[in-house]
Amino acid sequence: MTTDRASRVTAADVARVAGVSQSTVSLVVNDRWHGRVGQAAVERILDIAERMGYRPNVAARILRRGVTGAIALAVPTLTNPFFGTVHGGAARVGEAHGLGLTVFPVTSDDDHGPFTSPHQAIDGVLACSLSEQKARELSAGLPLVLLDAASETGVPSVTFDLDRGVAEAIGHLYALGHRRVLHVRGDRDAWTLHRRAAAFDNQVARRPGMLGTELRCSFHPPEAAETVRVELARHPRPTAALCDDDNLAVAVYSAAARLGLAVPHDLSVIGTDDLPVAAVTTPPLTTIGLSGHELGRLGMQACIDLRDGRPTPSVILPASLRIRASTAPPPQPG
Amino acid sequence: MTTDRASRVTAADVARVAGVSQSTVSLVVNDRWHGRVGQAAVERILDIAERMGYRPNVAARILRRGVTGAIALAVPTLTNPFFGTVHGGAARVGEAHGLGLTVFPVTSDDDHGPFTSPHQAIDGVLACSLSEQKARELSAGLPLVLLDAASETGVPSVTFDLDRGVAEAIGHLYALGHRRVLHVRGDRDAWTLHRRAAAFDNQVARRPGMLGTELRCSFHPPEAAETVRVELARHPRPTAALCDDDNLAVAVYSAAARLGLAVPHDLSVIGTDDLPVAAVTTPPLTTIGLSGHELGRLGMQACIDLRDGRPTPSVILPASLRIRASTAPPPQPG
DNA sequence: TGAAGGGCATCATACGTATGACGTGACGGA
DNA sequence: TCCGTCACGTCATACGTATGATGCCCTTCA
Repeated sequence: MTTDRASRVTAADVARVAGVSQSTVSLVVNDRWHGRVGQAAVERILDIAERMGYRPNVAARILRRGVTGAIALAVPTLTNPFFGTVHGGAARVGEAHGLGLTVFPVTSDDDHGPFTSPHQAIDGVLACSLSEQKARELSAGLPLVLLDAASETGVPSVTFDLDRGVAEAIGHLYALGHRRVLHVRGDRDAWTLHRRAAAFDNQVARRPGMLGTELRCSFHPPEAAETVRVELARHPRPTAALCDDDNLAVAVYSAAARLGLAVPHDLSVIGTDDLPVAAVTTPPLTTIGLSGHELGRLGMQACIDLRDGRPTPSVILPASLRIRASTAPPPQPG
Repeated sequence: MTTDRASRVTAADVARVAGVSQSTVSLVVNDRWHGRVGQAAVERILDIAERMGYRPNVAARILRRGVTGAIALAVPTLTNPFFGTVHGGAARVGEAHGLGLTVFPVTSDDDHGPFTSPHQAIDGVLACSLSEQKARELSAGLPLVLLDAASETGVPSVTFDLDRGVAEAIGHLYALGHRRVLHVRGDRDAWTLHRRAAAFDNQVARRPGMLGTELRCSFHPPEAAETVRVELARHPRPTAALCDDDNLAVAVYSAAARLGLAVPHDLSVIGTDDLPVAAVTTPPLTTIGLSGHELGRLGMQACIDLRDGRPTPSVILPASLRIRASTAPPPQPG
């Protein structure tokens, strides 16, 4: 009686039982009946629909309406909480506009054929931390907004002021006296990571006596920890590390601990993102704060503007250093 | 020419250009033309479709086919990497069966009206760590599988052997000499958390001289850290803590550090999940390992079986203690 | 009495695809 | 010559919904 197939009871079924036409049912359930259908009928139809467990067929509705009422959020992975916060921000805005938000993890270098992109019907795409090419592929002509990635072809985007964030981080380390710094770089091909690397090089280069090393690391914490451990065992070792995300910073803590190095006494560590966990590491992590929530919020806003044909300027969000306890002057060279 | 509206070029458009009927285009792009359409035509149509940027309209396809080719994974939040691993496992299996997987975070106590559940068209639901009621609501009669939650009404489920996991954890602590243990309980209403609490009580009760305390904590690390800090400041304080997830364990580390307590010397800590981060905390975290990947894998498998009318027995996955370095004998009472 | 209007509901159609049921020529064998 | 077969396609229709264009009946008012 209930669990037959999908949305098996149709508007026509309800209509039959209620003794009205399918049109009338449609009007009623969509609340467009005012002045067209009588009170009594409305109540009867709603009652019967409820009782029969009527659910409008989504596909049919979309087909007819021409819009899906959903936006896709494409992200590189779901194992990083940062993207969860992005989702949160975007979802809230979407909701206020009657738009759903479906998450779509782009697992890796997928070889989707020409006809298999988002298998879900969507009205637009928010592509977070993905290459522009990938994003265009996914969106296939739909309204597209890049998050934490800039476009070379005029696609609207929301980005962070990474140059500023990195500048503050490096400046902070320099002021503390650090000269040999490690950039623990996430191993993925994304605009945001390239940008950070460039900013790191730039900031290090402009400071006399400073020396930077780039170390590519998997985002998988245990692997990263091992990679970093090997690097930290070299001499002379860096006295500070700037990490592309807070999880990597935790991995650096671990690598340091295994070498008997104390944070921040022997090694200063700076993360990126300011995930909730950053506040409860031991010691609490100094990190470049990026608001995923704001990223999602403004991204969704831009996507809606884009859809509605409004001008959609790109936005740059602040990225600034939150100083906690994982940074200190370097150990005495003696 | 391209970015007009959604999937604006239809099969009929392609047909017109190719000088064939819409049916033929449909046959060709779905690879069902063998013996019905000539080589030459096939190649021409594919070429033209590609050139025109034809994308089948998903809604229409679903409407016609009666199935969507997608399963929904409903989770409590996206800010916990565990659910990312569940997604990974489920997605892989789905892919092998031509099924997509869309993630659907159930933000909280949402007040969706009667007609607004998954706004996306789906064929089935995997409900992870949600209440059975919520799950039924979401699935609305579609094939449903509960993950990390057991059913009271015969819904197929995949669960962990939490009793066993908790038993090992408490047994481990008891053997080390701990008598006062804290259960840092996640503050959400889910079967899995109730089950852990019950198992904790049970295991503590059966061990002479052991005393258990339950402490409800937000899953938000900073809040949890504060809650735990207050608790640890009391006398006599517990000598060990069992946490409902690894992030909470990290929060406990932090709380301990703020009180000048060393892990594991002054306080032993056990987590749950065995997230990648557990291996790189300082000290590495002893934790009850739960494979989100397996959970997703078997869940998707069960969902497919259910859909195809095959028998779908519930499964119980192992949950066993991974001993690392966050547990040790309690400090001497002197 | 008749015209106008309001209240209530239906009709018909289109959205784009997939597919079982039909042609339609050409060719070959009897 | 006629029928069967094969190769290549098209026709028509249904999926379930949303909505502009109509229709019908009853009341009101000139």
